[in-house]
Amino acid sequence: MNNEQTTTSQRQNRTKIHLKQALIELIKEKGYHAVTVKNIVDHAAYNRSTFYIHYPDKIELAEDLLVSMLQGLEASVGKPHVPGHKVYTATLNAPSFNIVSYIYKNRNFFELINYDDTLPGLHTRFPQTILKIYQEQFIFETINNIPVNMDYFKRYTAYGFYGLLHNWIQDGFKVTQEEFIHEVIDLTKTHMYSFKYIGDHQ
Amino acid sequence: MNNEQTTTSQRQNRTKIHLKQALIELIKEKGYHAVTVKNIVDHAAYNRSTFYIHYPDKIELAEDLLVSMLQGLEASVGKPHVPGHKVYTATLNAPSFNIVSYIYKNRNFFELINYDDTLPGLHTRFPQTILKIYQEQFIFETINNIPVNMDYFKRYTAYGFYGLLHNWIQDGFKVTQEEFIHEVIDLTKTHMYSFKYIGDHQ
DNA sequence: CATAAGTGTCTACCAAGTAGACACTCAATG
DNA sequence: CATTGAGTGTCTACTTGGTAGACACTTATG
Repeated sequence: MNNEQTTTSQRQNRTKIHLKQALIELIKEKGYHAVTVKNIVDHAAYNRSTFYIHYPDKIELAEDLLVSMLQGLEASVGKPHVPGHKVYTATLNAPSFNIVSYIYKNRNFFELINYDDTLPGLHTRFPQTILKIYQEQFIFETINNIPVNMDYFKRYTAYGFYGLLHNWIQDGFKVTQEEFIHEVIDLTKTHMYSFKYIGDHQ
Repeated sequence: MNNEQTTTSQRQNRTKIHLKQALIELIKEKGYHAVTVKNIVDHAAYNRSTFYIHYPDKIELAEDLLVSMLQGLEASVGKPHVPGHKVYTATLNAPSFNIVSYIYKNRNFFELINYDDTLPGLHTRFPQTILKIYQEQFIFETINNIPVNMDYFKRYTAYGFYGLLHNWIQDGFKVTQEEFIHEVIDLTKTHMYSFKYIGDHQ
């Protein structure tokens, strides 16, 4: 396979990345709706014509930014995986840690959830993506064949995890990735035990 | 004045900025000495040839990064200024706040002081620049014509301020710019009073 | 000693990025 | 209501920044 195409588009991708980066910063600065195409190209130090080579308008840039980050999140998880810890504690091992480290690596983007007039669709599609990852990429195992509505359980677990993520981001990543993942493990262990011994008391 | 030159070099400046940005991130990741030219261009998504168009080697890139940031710091202060608060509390008003906000805006760069194997010259030339700003851009006034060795006093004030800045950066900017500047004001007020009423007890 | 990885230089090529003009919409302003 | 200004989207022709790839060289590693 020749790498002519990949390296040729390296230049294009680079430009797109810089435009996206500029959009992130400008949303934080003045809110999504106030951002103009001119603002974006000025901030990223490109010509206005260049913008239209890559995107028809601001909406498409925003869409590309959102999709690329959420797809990156999905891709970061890796292949289907059987949790090392047995049972319903699927939140905790390598795949979940991949999610955490991806978010931290791209915290500049995910901080956008702290803003009101922010990237359209972010507040709905970010949690949806977490759920999708749980549904498609995680394999849940039951212990002792305890019957459970697996669809509900995945939702429950996914949104629980999302809540913790959201809080972590909102607080400005005050604890490290490692500390955060350990907090999640502790919480889920508690959940596991209460589920195991007392039954689903919710 | 035509802007042909400025806009033509916009492209060049943009590339240089991205290379510098890549260097910052790579120093944090693996230390200055371990960073190669190849690492830099890969990280910034440029061709290796492109690097040599702009810089003869890694050292020159590092030098350009350091100089541009420290010159930017100097330039951020603005023109000579007589402190609004009277006397030896020259640390506190608009010019000092400019320094603080410049550092915060470029915190990505200034965080490099937290690393051991970091940008050559940073640890010595950063405080020197603060001092230079105090010497060249601040006008100190005495109250009631109290005699004082002005050169010593500027050093004392500049390095005191630098110590606070250093701590603020090292702690990961835990307090906001506004909180930080107010802490500095409080500290300097104390200093002013003790100086004024008790004399230089140090 | 050999293999691998990085350096610095050079050449030829081309497409990404640029300047600038156009007609258009939409708000704000007197 | 007419006017001014700012932003949008499109298009054309140009140029230069960035690319590929080869070269000889230096270090480091096993």
